[in-house]
Amino acid sequence: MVSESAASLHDEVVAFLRRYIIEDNLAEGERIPEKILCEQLGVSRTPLREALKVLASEGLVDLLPNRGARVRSLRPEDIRELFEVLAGLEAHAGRLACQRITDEQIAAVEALHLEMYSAFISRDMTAYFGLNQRIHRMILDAAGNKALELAHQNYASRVQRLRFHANRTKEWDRWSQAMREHELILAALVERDGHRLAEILVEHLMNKCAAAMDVGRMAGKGAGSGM
Amino acid sequence: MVSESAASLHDEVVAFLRRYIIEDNLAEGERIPEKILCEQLGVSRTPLREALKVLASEGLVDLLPNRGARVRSLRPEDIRELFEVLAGLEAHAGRLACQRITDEQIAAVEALHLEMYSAFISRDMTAYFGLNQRIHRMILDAAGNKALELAHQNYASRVQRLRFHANRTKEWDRWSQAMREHELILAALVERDGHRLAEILVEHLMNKCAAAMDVGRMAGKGAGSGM
DNA sequence: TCAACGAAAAATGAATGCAAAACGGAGCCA
DNA sequence: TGGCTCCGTTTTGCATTCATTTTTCGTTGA
Repeated sequence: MVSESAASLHDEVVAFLRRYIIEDNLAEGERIPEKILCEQLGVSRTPLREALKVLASEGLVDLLPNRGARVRSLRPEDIRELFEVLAGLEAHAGRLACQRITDEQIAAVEALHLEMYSAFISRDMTAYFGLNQRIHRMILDAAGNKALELAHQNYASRVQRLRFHANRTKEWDRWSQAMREHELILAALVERDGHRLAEILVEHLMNKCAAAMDVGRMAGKGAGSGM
Repeated sequence: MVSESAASLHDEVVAFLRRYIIEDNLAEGERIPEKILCEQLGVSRTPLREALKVLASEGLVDLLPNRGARVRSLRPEDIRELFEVLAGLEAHAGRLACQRITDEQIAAVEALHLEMYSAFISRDMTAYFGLNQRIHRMILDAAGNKALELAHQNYASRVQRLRFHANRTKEWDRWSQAMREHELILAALVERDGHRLAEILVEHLMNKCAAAMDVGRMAGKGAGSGM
């Protein structure tokens, strides 16, 4: 095991495997023999199997009876469904955020937005990507609902693998479109227009979805940016 | 073990325990010794422990390190958060349903709605309750998104215990209000007005939430209906 | 040649065993 | 009486073991 926190072995294995899968280190659909993973992680089969059950219930892996675990493969249909769930969660987060966000928080989002804009201008994709995530997380945070945050994280992690899969090739069109959408997001937030924000967030996410589906189709050939 | 399907022991235990907890057969916050449950279910500790980990990841139980499992206790704050998540999911389901629902499905909902109305008129709470659930499930179904349906089920099950807890005392005011809300729901659905439907569903659910919070406060003394 | 069969090997599902941590209560002291 | 410590018991976390199923692969026979 790599990490050595105070958490139980089980939790460490879950955290490690979740990250490992999200970061696309395991081939989708390929069988994952327990023995191999046990040796790699240095734990016995018991905590590993517990972890796999949990990940299966999270939807990250499939657990076929007597035939082991494999990374759940996402058909385009599944990807659409996951993004729709995410859109629903994020839209509601936006609505709640507009009711609850403080002026300070709005100022913080604005600051991040400007920073992201310069990253966009200077074509710094990595910085852009990170700032983008921070903005969305900040909206979630402003919604003041830990359960909602957790649910969002959960579903986000299930599609995140697709973005890792894509080698972050920059599709200029999609990127500038995403930037425009972010302008609208900020505007709605500043006006505390919950319905409008929800609407934009859904559209923003479903556009991401389209990009991710491209990735799914091209199977790692490097199309789609997932911004 | 009660059930004897072809599923693995693990899955049976998960299903049984989930239902057992949702139906409020275990005191909230009370320690659940593994040994007792094992004997009751007739399984060894391994599948039981796997099941508990899964239920913990679903948020139904708390798993304190070295101190066993207990049914997660919901503070009013938690209840609000869960209902908000549900509201977000159901609102988006409503939006999608308006885009995708067929005329036949609308007719089916209308039929159920009328049936529910007569249950309401004749004060048949049990019938009303069942029809109410069927209508909401039908909207979820019309959204055409299995993942969304699953997420909804998941979060619904986490608060369902509260309704079981309430002895279904009929609060006439809340009941007639819920019936009025259902009129609006149907109207929005017929007009396929997604935004309006989403709005009503959120309000409908947050009213349910208020009722559930009453239940939480009165701790089973029988207030709140959870309609 | 190749499809079908079958036994050996390997993987999974579940039970048991063992060490460490938490619980509980008797005894002790203020 | 009330609170503390200490020690035996119970419970939990994890490793190991056993039973069953699946997979592999060599063999056979058409």
